[in-house]
Amino acid sequence: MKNNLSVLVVEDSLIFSEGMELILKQHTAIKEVYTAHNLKDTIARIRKTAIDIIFLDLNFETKEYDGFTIAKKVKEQQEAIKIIVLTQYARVYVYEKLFKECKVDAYLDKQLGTNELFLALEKVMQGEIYINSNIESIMNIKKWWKISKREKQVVPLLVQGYTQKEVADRLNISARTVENHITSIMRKLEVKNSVELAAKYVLYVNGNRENLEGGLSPF
Amino acid sequence: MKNNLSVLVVEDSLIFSEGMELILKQHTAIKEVYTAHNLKDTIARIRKTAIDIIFLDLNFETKEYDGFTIAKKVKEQQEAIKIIVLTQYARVYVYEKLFKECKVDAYLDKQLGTNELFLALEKVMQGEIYINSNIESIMNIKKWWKISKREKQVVPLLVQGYTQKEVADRLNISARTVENHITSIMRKLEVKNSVELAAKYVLYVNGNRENLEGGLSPF
DNA sequence: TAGGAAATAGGTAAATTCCCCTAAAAATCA
DNA sequence: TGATTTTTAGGGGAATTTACCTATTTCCTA
Repeated sequence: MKNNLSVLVVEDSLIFSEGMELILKQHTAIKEVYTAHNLKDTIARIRKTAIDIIFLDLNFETKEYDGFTIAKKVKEQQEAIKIIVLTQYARVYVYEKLFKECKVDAYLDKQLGTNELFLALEKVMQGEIYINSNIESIMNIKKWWKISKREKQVVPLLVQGYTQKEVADRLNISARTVENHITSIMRKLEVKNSVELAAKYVLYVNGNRENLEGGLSPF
Repeated sequence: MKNNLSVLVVEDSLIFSEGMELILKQHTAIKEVYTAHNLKDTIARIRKTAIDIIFLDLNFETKEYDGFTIAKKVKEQQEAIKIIVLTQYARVYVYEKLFKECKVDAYLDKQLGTNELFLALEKVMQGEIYINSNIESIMNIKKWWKISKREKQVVPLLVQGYTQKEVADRLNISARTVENHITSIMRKLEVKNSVELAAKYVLYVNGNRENLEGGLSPF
């Protein structure tokens, strides 16, 4: 591995970027740590300086762009730059977008230690893809990839508490067709009924944080 | 407001605590910023130094204690110390525990800006309770407070895809009783059916991060 | 200790979901 | 273009959920 890496932290929250900088500087292979707080500064930096790795947040205050936009723009201009995505809210469905569309190299939950941060850095510099998530999560996303376009329209409505008939009315199709879609979805996701489907959907959309926050259980 | 505040950051992640320290030092009313990375250091610090405010994380690597434990211990010993809880995963059900049991003074999601951090600090020093969450979330928690002990046992089973009959078998009660419990829960939570109930439950347990991460929608 | 939930369980009937099929038009893709 | 998948829709029937009821026992709290 190179031992004079130039890294760039792209993150609009000061609290986090200042901390990141201090940590990254402790790694012996890192020569220089730059910071950018928005899209414009990021692009300016990669043009001016030879950057090896970008640590990129997905959340930005502005609605004009987000981490996805930045990742794509960076890879368009300089494909060789490795991108490690850091995100506070590890929602499973973002994986697809990140790896297929944005070509990022690693995905890390911000609730991470210095060790894991450096491990990701080393893996990525060796050309590997790194994800700090459990296998189960990955398996669950793959199930959702099988869900068709129309099926994806049915689920949110069902989960809001609409009956199959009501969903049918909203989509201007037969209740029978909706029933078939739901059956198909349940088979693909390997769930027993609509109730379990609703739970799985919310986990998928909203992220699963089981075993976090001290393993607290609400009931 | 006092203008020579001593604050303590209790947080085991270096990345975050280093950043927090830098930010807090920028506030004119803050005289001194201390850091503690575990329960022992926290208690030692409040005994040695007169602390006004603690910024407390809920997540700790260890399973021996968590933010809740620390908050309780601190308030037991020195009730006057204000506690501002910072958490990465804003799960709604923790509110109850935090405010009723641990007597914390503020609750902030880590995805916050400097402004909000300082606003919370000022509100808390004026003796107010501060929560950076929307009213809807609060209303939704209150609905869950009405759910009885037995009802709380039924919900997780139902959400796992078990039928009312199967839930009844597991709890060794009549299917009819389970049915009554579910009806009661649906009325209390104002949901239309079990499917919507499942969705609400997962949101409640796992936290709602709608409108975060750039308002991305999966479908 | 009296009142009020909570937990228990049932009757009846309607509404809804779920299952196992078939089948054709439309869209997609190789 | 030919093959595959998606979307559409239905028949028939079983299983399940939901809606309104009543009613007893237990438990908790003011």
